[in-house]
Amino acid sequence: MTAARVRSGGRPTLEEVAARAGVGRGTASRVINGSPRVSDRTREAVQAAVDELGYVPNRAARALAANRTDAIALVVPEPETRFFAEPYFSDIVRGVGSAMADTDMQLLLTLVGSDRERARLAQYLAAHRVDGVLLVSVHADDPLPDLLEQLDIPAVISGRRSDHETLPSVDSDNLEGARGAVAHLISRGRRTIAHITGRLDVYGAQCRVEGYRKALATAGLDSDEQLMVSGDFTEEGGRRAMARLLDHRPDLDAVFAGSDVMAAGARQVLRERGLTIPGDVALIGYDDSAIARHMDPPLTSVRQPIEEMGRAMARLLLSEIAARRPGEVRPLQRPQIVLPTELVTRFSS
Amino acid sequence: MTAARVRSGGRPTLEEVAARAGVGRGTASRVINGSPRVSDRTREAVQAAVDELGYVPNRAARALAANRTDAIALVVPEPETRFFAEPYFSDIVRGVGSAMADTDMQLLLTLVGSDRERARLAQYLAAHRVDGVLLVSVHADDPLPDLLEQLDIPAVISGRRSDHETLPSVDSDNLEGARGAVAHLISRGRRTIAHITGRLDVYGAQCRVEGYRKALATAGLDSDEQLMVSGDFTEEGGRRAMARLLDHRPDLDAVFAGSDVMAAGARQVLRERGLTIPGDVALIGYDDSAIARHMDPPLTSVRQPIEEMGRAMARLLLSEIAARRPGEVRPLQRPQIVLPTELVTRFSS
DNA sequence: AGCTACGGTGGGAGCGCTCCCATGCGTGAT
DNA sequence: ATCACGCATGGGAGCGCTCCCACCGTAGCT
Repeated sequence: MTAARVRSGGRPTLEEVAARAGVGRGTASRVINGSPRVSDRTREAVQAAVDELGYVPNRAARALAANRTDAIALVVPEPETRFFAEPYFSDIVRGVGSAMADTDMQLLLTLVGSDRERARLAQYLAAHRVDGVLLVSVHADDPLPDLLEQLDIPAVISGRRSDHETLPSVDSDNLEGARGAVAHLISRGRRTIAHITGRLDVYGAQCRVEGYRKALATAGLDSDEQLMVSGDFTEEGGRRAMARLLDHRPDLDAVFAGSDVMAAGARQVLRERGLTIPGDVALIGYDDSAIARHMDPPLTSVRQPIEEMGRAMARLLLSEIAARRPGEVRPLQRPQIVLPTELVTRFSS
Repeated sequence: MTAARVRSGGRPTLEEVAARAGVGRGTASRVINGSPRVSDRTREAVQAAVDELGYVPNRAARALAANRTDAIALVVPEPETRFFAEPYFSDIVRGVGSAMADTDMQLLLTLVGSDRERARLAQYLAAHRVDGVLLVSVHADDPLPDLLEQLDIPAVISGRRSDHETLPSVDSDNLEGARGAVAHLISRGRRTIAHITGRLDVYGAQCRVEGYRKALATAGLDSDEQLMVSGDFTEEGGRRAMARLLDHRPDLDAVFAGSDVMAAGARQVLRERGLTIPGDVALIGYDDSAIARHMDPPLTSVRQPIEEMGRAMARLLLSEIAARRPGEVRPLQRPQIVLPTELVTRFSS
């Protein structure tokens, strides 16, 4: 039946490519998918036909026949506005995008906000409509990661949820980043260093606390609990925390904030109380966002290699997916990647 | 042959749903696709079977059979770093996402950087692998829009390329936004108002110039060409422009910058020269970005409803796609949408 | 009663691909 | 020269769906 197919006006099919190259459909398919079991002559003939016809495989047909989608989803929890702020979101996307540029995988963007959308996503995943999932900004109690493990869908998470993360993950070295920042303050002669922490149910925030403590301990400095207040990652939280710190420990000479936004809040209070930065109090933030660059004075901050993290996530996921495809023997990458941070020194410290 | 299909361990198929509901495959399909030509009894029976089995249509099969993809692409030109800065990218994505939340359309994110990637995208589009395209941050000389028109692929563009845009578009009212900002300065008693423009090959920047001029004309104020300098949308450009303005017109008492980033550059120069904001010179930016909120003093700025624009783009595209589907008679939306801006007043003005 | 009309329905064909089995041929061992 | 083996190849079957045509039954008409 298929014999007398006329060259339709539409896109060329594999069948047409095969006919033009004078080979069978199966052989053409082999060439296009890079199978080694094809002679060089044949390969060239098919390749020529592909080029002449401008053949592009039909994704849907391929997906249907091979039972895969050649797509991965980047799942973003929407209420998490922090993630949408610079620099996270766009940099992650860029990193992921660059890692996928040479692949013919598609990147699906999935924002999950309401519970209804979460349910939809779960259904989505259960229907195996993507080959893998990139999960960013996950809370410790989010059921999504477990769901993914149950469904046996390859997934990579950004930022570990704890120190015994089960999913493959990419994180930055929060402990070391914080330690370095505080060590820097110490090297500049600061001795009474406070820390405005993020929400401590976030593992990364815990690590930063640890780094802070470690730096103090190394220098043999006081690690008074009154020097540590939570700022909840918000500007208002940073303000409140700073006020409280000054009330309890007016002798402090430096503040390490767990985020630039909190540092901005802290700065306001410092100003209000007539304290100069860095004269009276040195200030360091975390994230190296636009706020840090444009603050007055410009804020020293810890930069995470977000784009690089996105790239690493994508690569990890792709290798994870490839490893599960039949015939592949490519060794799995080490599934827990921790990338180094960098202290960007400006005038606030 | 298909008769004796065993209930496989995998996802249920339409066939299984039909069998369970005691109807034919065609009827089950009709119910799932919301066709009106089904009796209520049957509809309920099928719906019940769907629920019990947890049936989710196989996207690939549907795409293959119906020759559509149920996916749209958000195409982002990568070198355009300005777009990736707050607030554009994330807000557009959120808007688009929210408009698509109730659809079962997928959002594909496509970053095009190098020419190779551009070529790939063109191939992609030629192969009709998406039902429509959302184009953001397009330059006047970008060949992509024309390609899309040629291929007859539904597309919506953000920001008109000129005042006779041919593609459906969503834009904010740059002219009115600028006019309002300058009028605000005038109402505060400013009389010698300069404008640091963006790159004038960007249509939006031209509109802002027009708005600036219009406001001055309305108030019967001087519109000296020396009061207008290009800042190229960069911070350094803003600095240079400000310096030049002060050299030529040291008597100016207000500056309207075409972006917050340029305003930040301008602010630095004003400070360096010992001028106070807003005492000596009032300053207004454009975009209402994080920079504006955290500048010292906080910067009055023109806010564009970016998220709303994203939503509008998605809606426009979806209606465009629906209109081309056979059987649909839904009227097309007006294809040129211009959304109002809002002046966010802070302390710099 | 006999005819048409039409809403509701079942299922064949086919979308374009991958998978896999069967076929044919060349090669080396005997 | 003969046999067995293996590599390159062709093409059938089938992935799960939509489209469409044929069919059935009932209602409304003459």
